[in-house]
Amino acid sequence: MIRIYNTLSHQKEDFQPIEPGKVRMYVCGMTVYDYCHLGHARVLVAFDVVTRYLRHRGYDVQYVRNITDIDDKILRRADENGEDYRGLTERMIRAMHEDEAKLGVMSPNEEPRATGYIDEIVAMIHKLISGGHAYEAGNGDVYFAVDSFDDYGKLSRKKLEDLLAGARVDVQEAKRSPADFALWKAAKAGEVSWPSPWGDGRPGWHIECSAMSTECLGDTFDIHGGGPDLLFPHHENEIAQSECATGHRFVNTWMHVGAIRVNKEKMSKSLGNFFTIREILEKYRAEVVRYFLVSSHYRSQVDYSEDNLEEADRSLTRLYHALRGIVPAKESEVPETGHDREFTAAMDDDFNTAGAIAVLHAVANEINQFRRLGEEMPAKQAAAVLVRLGSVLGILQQDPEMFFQSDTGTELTAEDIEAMIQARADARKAKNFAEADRIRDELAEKGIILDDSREGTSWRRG
RNA sequence: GGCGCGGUGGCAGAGUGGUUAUGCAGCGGACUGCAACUCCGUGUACGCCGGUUCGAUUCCGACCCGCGCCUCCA
Repeated sequence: MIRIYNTLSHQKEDFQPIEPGKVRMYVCGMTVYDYCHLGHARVLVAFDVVTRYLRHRGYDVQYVRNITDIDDKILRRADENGEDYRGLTERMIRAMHEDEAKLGVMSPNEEPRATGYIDEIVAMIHKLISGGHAYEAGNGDVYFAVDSFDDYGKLSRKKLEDLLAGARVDVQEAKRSPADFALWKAAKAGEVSWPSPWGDGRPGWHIECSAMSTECLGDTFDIHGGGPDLLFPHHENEIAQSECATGHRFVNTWMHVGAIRVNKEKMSKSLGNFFTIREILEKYRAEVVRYFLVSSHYRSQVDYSEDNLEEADRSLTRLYHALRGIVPAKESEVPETGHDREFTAAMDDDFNTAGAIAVLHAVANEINQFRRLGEEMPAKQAAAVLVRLGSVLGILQQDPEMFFQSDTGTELTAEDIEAMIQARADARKAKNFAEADRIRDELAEKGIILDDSREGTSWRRG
């Protein structure tokens, strides 16, 4: 039985999908006005792992992750760039797909865009108005009336009176209550807009997710996820809109990932201390970044630092060492092992990837022991288990030689290195160890490490 | 101020009412010409103070400290 921590109930719950064997999941994706940063990477990777694991456990997962391709920030950025907003969003969507592919994130089943669902959005707003949950403000805007929904605040545990007392709530003349939020924004002169019964305009931020998730997955679905800062107001508002519009419970399980921190501060756009995925991938390999993200629990806060990334690199390197020079047995011929069961136990417990990785290291240790004893078949079988479990986390899927020998950052070609290894082997044969060590040191200086074994010498990036 | 989360060995990071997390780093040994890789061994970790209990890092309460949301942000 899989247990998932539900933000709504603040506890782990047994996961029971609405339809047996099928999981409907919606995750709030990107607002595409800039490149993805590490926080996006965490959401992307976390829910990729959730999807992979649920499928591994036999569920048919319908994974929908939206793209917000119209909003204030997009229009402002496009304006700054002097480009059409669609040029900007198309470019950023392409970049996002490149980034996620590098991180080993599988594509969601559907990737709805806000601009593709204007009719559904307008229809939902219309429903809310006729139900008395929303109103035209007279300036062309339409707002959701927060006090029309008794359960408002149930996700974020906020009381309406506290929100109203807070000075930080945007006070706008047109709103009946400061906590009300826009469903439809009237277009300013020259802005891109869509026609609606309330005049030309564009959707508010929250309504698009209500409309798209309902359209793609139905009134009620199993899992809704997103970043930690979406909990309020975004997800709270989605609940209000959807439950008022459909009259049904919106989502059963709410999942939120933990924040990424940099130097003990939350990484955020407003603080300007964020790293884009592209920047990070210039310094670290994508699989190392993924391993770093997966090696702590998705709900915990993680600190981005060079030390932590380098440690992740060494730890992942250990796993690949276990797979190096070995041809794993055919997966189908390797029955479920105790390690599979330990892995499942960890992952069943709210996707405990840290515990799952500990199992991977136990398997690696087992492989190394078998190899040491020359027990080839057991080693190959264990290697198959390691690759099999790694695939659920989206790691250990590349050829170990690729992991060790790609992107070395040296000017040396593989042929150069092989030639030097041969020269060193000759020197060793002649017992000229000074020369042999000189060659090894020279390679080490250029970032190439040699590993000797009975079968010969192999090399890897430092 | 309101709401919520967390404090685990040198570092990262799981977990548990009594028994090994795991990784990185360190130390000792094996392997090696020497290294690297690997294997074996090695650390009286659980913020502080009370309480419950035969026994608490794990449950309860207070306290201290850190963090997040309450505003665009994943």
